[in-house]
Amino acid sequence: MSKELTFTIENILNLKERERKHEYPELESGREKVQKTRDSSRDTAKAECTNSRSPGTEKPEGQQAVAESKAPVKKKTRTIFSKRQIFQLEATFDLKRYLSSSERACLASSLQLTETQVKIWFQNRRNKLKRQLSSDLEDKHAHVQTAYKDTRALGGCLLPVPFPMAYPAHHAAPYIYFTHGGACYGLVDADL
Amino acid sequence: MSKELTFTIENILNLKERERKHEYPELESGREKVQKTRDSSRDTAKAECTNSRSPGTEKPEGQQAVAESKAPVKKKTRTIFSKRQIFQLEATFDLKRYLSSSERACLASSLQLTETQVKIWFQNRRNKLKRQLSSDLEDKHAHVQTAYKDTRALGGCLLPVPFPMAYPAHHAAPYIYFTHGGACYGLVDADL
DNA sequence: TGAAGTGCTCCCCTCTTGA
DNA sequence: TCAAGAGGGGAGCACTTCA
Repeated sequence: MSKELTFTIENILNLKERERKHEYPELESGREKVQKTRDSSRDTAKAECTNSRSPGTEKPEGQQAVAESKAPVKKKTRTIFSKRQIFQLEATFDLKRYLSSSERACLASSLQLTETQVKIWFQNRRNKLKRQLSSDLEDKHAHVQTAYKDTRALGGCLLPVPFPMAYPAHHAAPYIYFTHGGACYGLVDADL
Repeated sequence: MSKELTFTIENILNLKERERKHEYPELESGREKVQKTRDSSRDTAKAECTNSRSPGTEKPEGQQAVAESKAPVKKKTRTIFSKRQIFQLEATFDLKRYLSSSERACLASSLQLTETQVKIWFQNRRNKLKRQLSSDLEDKHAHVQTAYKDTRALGGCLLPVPFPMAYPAHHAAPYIYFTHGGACYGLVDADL
């Protein structure tokens, strides 16, 4: 739905994304900015991906996406990120495999990308890493050590667990936070 | 869809849920048991709620849900949790407002409830708390202190943030974990 | 009253597409 | 090659329903 309108309303969509970013800064510590706008933010997200940030003003440096002035041909334009953008994305990926929404927003604005672009980049990057890891394992028919050879592949020293994909955003706590490592926290078993 | 089949296939559905619980215990630390079964686990979850765990063997103590042997009338049966179940749920809720999937699985099995029931209970409980808090504020036209009167309402001393809803499951870290409190971690801003 | 239903959003994953 | 599309799952929230 609304796919034909992608190019015509993308200014609005972009504005909406910018709005969303700064709407409830005080909720940053909890689940951030969820359900605050009941409008079609999902479609927004999908639509904004199609052609990134063309609406004038500061055009992102590294995106040589075709201008596609007004033709409703809807060619699939492929954004090319700049070296600086990629570098920063990779560096962030080295630190963590998943971003919280506030981190994503911050990174996006610092790179002049949309949050969706950052999100998708991380998604694709995770996928790539996974493929690399599995092909590594296949190639060498080796044990887990193979994967450990590349610190970066496993998340580097900053990630507290030796698990390739480490934490999804769902597990990124906004503060120092403690739980019991997936084990059952056998509290309260009182027999009432 | 498949609503008419709820009672006939609920054995299967229940089995599926049990399966799912113990399928990939080794992944407990990361994103737990995600995408491992590509089958209709969502419908499973929905269906299993309709009448909980009737398939013989250990029937949960506290559920006086109508047996409804074979009548396809599909009355909306309302499960009544036992005192012990409610006590433990409340106690857990005191500790944290959101459960990770492993915590949920653990709690569910210890209470002999389905994971969906635990999930929904927490959802409803959060909603109730929210309503209580807002009505408190309305009643007294008071300042935030009102909310602070009830330690429990705010999540008790175990929650590291003074925010009513604290963390959603999405932010429950499986280990000790550190991020920068929603702030921008301004690493890598190299100009390539 | 409260467990469960409905509807919508968001994020994640897998696989695929096409510039 | 890789950003983005498509499709499907999980979880959350608001609001509603009805034993």
